[in-house]
Amino acid sequence: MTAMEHGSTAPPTLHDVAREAGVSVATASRALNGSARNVRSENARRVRAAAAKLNYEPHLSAQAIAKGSTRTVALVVRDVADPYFSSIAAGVAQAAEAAGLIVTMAVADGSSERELEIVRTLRGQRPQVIIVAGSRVEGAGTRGVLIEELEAYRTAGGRVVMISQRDLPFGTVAVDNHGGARDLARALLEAGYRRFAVLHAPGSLRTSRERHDGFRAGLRSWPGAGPAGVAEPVAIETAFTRAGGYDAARRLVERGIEDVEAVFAVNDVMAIGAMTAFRDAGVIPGADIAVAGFDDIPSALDVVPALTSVAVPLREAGLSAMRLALTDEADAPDVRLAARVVLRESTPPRQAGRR
Amino acid sequence: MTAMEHGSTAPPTLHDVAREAGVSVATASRALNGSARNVRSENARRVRAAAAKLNYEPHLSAQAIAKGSTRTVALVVRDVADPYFSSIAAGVAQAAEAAGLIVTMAVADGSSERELEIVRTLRGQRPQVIIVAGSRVEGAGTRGVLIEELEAYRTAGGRVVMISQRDLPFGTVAVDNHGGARDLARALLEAGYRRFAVLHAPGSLRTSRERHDGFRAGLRSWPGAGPAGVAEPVAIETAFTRAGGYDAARRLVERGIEDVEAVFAVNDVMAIGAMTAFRDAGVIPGADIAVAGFDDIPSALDVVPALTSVAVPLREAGLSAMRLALTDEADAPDVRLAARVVLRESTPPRQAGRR
DNA sequence: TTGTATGCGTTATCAG
DNA sequence: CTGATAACGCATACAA
Repeated sequence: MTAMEHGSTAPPTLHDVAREAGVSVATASRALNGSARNVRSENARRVRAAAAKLNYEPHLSAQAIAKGSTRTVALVVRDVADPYFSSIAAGVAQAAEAAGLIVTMAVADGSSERELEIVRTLRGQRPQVIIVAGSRVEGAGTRGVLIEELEAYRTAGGRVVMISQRDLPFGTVAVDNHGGARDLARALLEAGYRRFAVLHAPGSLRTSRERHDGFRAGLRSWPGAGPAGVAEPVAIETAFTRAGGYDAARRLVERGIEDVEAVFAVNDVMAIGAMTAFRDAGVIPGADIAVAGFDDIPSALDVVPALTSVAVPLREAGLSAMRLALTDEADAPDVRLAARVVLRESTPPRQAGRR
Repeated sequence: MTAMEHGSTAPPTLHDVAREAGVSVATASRALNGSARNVRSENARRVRAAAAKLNYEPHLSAQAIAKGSTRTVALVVRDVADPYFSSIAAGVAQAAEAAGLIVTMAVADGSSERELEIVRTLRGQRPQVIIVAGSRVEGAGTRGVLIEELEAYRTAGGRVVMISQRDLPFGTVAVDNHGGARDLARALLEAGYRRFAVLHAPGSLRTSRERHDGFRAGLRSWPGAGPAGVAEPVAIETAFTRAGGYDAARRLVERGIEDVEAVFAVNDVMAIGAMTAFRDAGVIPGADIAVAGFDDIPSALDVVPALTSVAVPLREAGLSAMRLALTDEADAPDVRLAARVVLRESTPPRQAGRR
């Protein structure tokens, strides 16, 4: 409301507020952040009024340096543009704001060197928490250094939480890929399917491996499992991408699909690619062959037929990570989030006896 | 409870490094951040060695307070989980990292009160830049206060950039909705379409209005426009959502679609909803009727037939925003990003003469 | 080239 | 309850 009389470009400091209110900086500080209740209400009122009049905002860096601790949480993700990570980021942001924390975000871009560099400079921020989502810890070289770096941060009083990365010596929240795939297998069995193919990625990709294993475990757990009942699914290895799914489905068709009633692709984009490949080959998804994926990305609803999938609680993962970070170090068990099967038109119930 | 001593070591300070290297803090500071070249190479080497040995990282808050400026850019978005904003965030992050800046992110969640609150506390961070993406400035009440707040920040030396918000007194980068829709209209005309319907949102939504207007402008610019050639498109108002698109298409079918060859929905999710509605009504998209959208979301590729759309350079918007923020205040013209038409199977070329 | 001293904005300590 | 004043970790005039 009050226009600046002089083009003063420096933001007001606590000193200015104190002077305006006619008290000392100490009193002003106390009145503002209420570290101690012991300030006369009249003075408190005047300080608050002065702060409002000057449009004062405390200098967070100064507070950090004086208090010896910040109110920030650092989040490093592989790629924010990826819905997978942006959902996680949304969860983290939500929980952080609820806790009155500021979140700083860095994008590792799939490079472990970059990731290491980020964690290093992050330590300079002295955040209360570092959350790493989607770390690529393949290169053993950077892996060791990253762990060291993170551990140094932790011994300095910081909390670190990993998301979807269970084999690191830090608190972890992960999605139950195995259980989700197992449940999917059972749901398909209950829908009447008996003969399956699995489109999976190379075994070095843990996510794919877990889902593949879980699916097979689900099949084996079926009462009628064995030579006479549910057979081991046909396994086709391919890339973890839409193109990979397309190619694998094409190969499956070439091989012959007489003995396959349903196809499980270890993620949705692969499943969607596979559906297109089937259609291109004259095999109608949902009618001639059932298709299921994993992740339950938004597109799963947009394809025809709508894709059966396993919903992964990504936002929840972000929330849990923050929750984990804010609980006492000791009693903070790792979190495993359940994935939920979502049946849609791509896997219609199969009439018993139909062949 | 008393804090337990977990071998919790305080992070090393510049003091520690200096002592380890046997020099003064001043020399250590100079050697590390090279503010002045005047440090004996032998000492510089020893300081760097000491820093490495202690795993020292400068305290960013302390640097900020000493230098009087931070190296951070604050980004406030409506919703990170939304691909629209996460793409923008990715662009901002990329450009920020290239410039050696740290990005802090806050989610406004569609609430202008929350947005205002965020901007307020953001000022406490003393960031070099504040970027606001997807601001909802409808409530005139908070709108004025927000502008004041932002202007206070700017007179304090900060830079503010708005994304997709052209009517605020700050630097802005926006997508050329009008031009994109106009180009789309021309492309459809060139493909042989002459009779159109537009599925749009209420006029209070500027994005919808701009696209609608642009589309009509494109039709009018056609040589054969007029009663004998291209007629004004049928306009159907609905919600800016998938459900809105579905409903509008249903209404269109009820009304009769004999006089409509192509439908333009002002965004992709509406278009996708419309495609489903058409199919449900026995009208095959891409064959019986053409459909086009706007935004070119990833799902546009996943639907059948693939959806013709207008690609919006979201990541580029983020990059441009940072670029704009880092250029001199004076010569920083607003940026308008071109949107690119992408023709796909949902609008196949139409044989001349076919009716 | 190096060290000393001072300041940045805030909180915390410790006398009044 | 309040006000000096000493930290906090770092950068930088100024002096040596």
